[in-house]
Amino acid sequence: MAQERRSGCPINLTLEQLGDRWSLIVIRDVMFGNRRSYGDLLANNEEGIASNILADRLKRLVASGLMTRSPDPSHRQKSIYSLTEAGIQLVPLLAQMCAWGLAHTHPSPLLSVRATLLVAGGPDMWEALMQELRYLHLGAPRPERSVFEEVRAAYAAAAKVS
Amino acid sequence: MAQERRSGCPINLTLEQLGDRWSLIVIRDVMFGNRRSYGDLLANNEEGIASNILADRLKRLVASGLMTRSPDPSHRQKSIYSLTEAGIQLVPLLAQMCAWGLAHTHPSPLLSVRATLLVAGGPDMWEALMQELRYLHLGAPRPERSVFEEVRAAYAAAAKVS
DNA sequence: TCATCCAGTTGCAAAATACAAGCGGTTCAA
DNA sequence: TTGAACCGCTTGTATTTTGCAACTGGATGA
Repeated sequence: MAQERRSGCPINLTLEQLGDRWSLIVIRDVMFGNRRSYGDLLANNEEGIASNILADRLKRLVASGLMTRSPDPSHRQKSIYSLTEAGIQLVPLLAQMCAWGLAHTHPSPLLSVRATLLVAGGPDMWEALMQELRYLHLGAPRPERSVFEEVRAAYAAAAKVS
Repeated sequence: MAQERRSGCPINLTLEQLGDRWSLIVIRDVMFGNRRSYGDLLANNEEGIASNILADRLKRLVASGLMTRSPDPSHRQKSIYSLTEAGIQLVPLLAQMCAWGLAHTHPSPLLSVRATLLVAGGPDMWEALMQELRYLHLGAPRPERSVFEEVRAAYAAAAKVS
């Protein structure tokens, strides 16, 4: 159970928790897509994640303290997955992944809209997004600025044009 | 050969290239440890990477344009691996991984010294490091500031104390 | 000439991933 | 009250990736 760690390097330890093909995809969907239940994550995932992989990743992310699971009052079988503060603090990392992906891969134009906005917004926007996530996931007071709304508007405008 | 992509999302595309347990470890060693040959990478890797995994990752990183391989004039069997501009631009991503790892894992104190300095230095220091990497890997003119030297000095000081 | 170095490759076992089907409890409408 | 649909998974199986150890064939140096 107490998994051996390969080394004490912070990059390595981050990789040991998040260095696979799916963990950050799940976090991305919870974070940017506000998908909060298993079924929502499974049905609306862009990359077609398999149900057993999703179940495994959710378990691992909860176990390692990046997410929490709480019962959904509207449906006894459902759970609501929320980001913890540690999960929310992945925003800058994901933003850098957006930046690198935009510059060095060939992302689809429509899916690039939100990423471009997030990268252009820089650390100020990332901090505002983190505040908003603390509101949505941790019950913090609602911030004035809504990055979600800014991004939604930009996406809608781009989708209309294309 | 033309591998199917799961989606056009820039985060996903980044993950498809770098989302495994070893690719970024190899890049870290080339980037921060200035390990430039197969043998150097294999013998001095902190995490004990296996020889076949290293060979595979070097091939993939070269194939995907993050590194180049050139012959070593001093030894006909050896090659020198260098970062490309795309590889160098992973500096901010790795810096964010350092930041998250420092805050949310339990890295070893000694290995945290360099990471802490890099995180504290912020984007200015990352840019200086990138300039230095362009000098070391791409033949750009030598910059005045040497982040390598700053980091080396901090590490030596910490190692002496501990 | 011969031991050593060097950059990998090969064979095999174990683990992770992918895909499809199934399962028991819950909800809801008739 | 009953049955269909929904829900969050689990199970079984095939494929792929990883990890480990041993090995190889050429290059180098004494």
